[in-house]
Amino acid sequence: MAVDRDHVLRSAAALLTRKATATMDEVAKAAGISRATLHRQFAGRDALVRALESLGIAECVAALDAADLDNGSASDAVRRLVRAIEPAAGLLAFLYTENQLYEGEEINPGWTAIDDRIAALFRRGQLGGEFRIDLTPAWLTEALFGLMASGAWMVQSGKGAPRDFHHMIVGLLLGGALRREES
Amino acid sequence: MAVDRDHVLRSAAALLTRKATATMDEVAKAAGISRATLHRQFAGRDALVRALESLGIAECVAALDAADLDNGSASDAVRRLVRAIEPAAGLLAFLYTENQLYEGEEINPGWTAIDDRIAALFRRGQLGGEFRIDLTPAWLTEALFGLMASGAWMVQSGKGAPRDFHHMIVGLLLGGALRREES
DNA sequence: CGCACGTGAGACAGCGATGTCTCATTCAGG
DNA sequence: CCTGAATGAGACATCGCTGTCTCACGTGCG
Repeated sequence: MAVDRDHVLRSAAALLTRKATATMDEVAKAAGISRATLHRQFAGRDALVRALESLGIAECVAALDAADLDNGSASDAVRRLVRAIEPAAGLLAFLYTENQLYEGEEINPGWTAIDDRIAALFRRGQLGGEFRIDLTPAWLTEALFGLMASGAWMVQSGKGAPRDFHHMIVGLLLGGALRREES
Repeated sequence: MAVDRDHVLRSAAALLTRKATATMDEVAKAAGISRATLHRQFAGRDALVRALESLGIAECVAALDAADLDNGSASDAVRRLVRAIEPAAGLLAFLYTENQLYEGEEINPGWTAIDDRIAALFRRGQLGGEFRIDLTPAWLTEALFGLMASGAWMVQSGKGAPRDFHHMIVGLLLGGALRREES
């Protein structure tokens, strides 16, 4: 009766997103297993967080692949990307604030690869005259993650509806708050 | 030789923003005082975080007052607000992720008051036809905090210049990534 | 000078979380 | 039925942080 490792990771992600300081015991209970079994799967808390990081990276890469960023307008590519990455938003929101990963200056190269792909999308939009050029691709990438984290927290706290998540992120990221005459 | 309480708080904010799990000993060393003195000033870690929260609220309120949100266009009011709140961005970024404050469901009423004032600004911009109405004031408020946190982290990590902070936040929040024909 | 106050340094116990262990139980497969 | 693998439950030692204490030192002040 092998433990469903993926289920454990997702339960941990859901719990840690709400309470980043949850103990191993709480994580185990949330996954419906004992602390002993949790330790058999993940050598320690650090290993668990690393596994969550790997899961988050994998989901990001999968979303990037699925979004097909090189085709069509950059705006549509952003919309597809947010749509594809939405299920992982909670996990990413947790990882986004877990700067402990960032501490040991041994950043997982997966993140930089993801950042590069998203930044390349924004750069493509800029070169095509679609996006403004006074905001750097690096900032737009960072802002995308920040907005997704904000959106995820807003949904989790009940202050926003899950169905509005995509429009909130994309609407603000692409269009901003100012009203447009045309559009 | 009374300890400079404000200096201790700002040192703690700067450290905790980078490393949210810093120990009391690290906080004390960062402030240049001993752990004993730190404990004399703040009864415990919880009291320290609460003091930081009060400081953050106070700085937000001061910024809101200084920004004079009710005068002029809503866009200009947002610009003034971000300008005024910028010095406290690092502290706010820390508090924004310290959802432990949010845990005990005893949210400091100061935050809701601040949220209300900022949301009222966005609502004023919507009623005046300046801001789009398909994004709720609550979301715009949340996004403002999220973008400020992202911007603060970007500056702290060296990936962005402090001089660009204001333009990054305001430019994206108001205008979005899409290029405009006019303007 | 002498006193009082605040500080730094260190010792100390307490606590919670961690990581490892053992043992009984359960379940699948031979 | 028997066996083995995996799990749950709990005991256990350990570690790091916390909170409190004591004591010595230095500085400002009367």
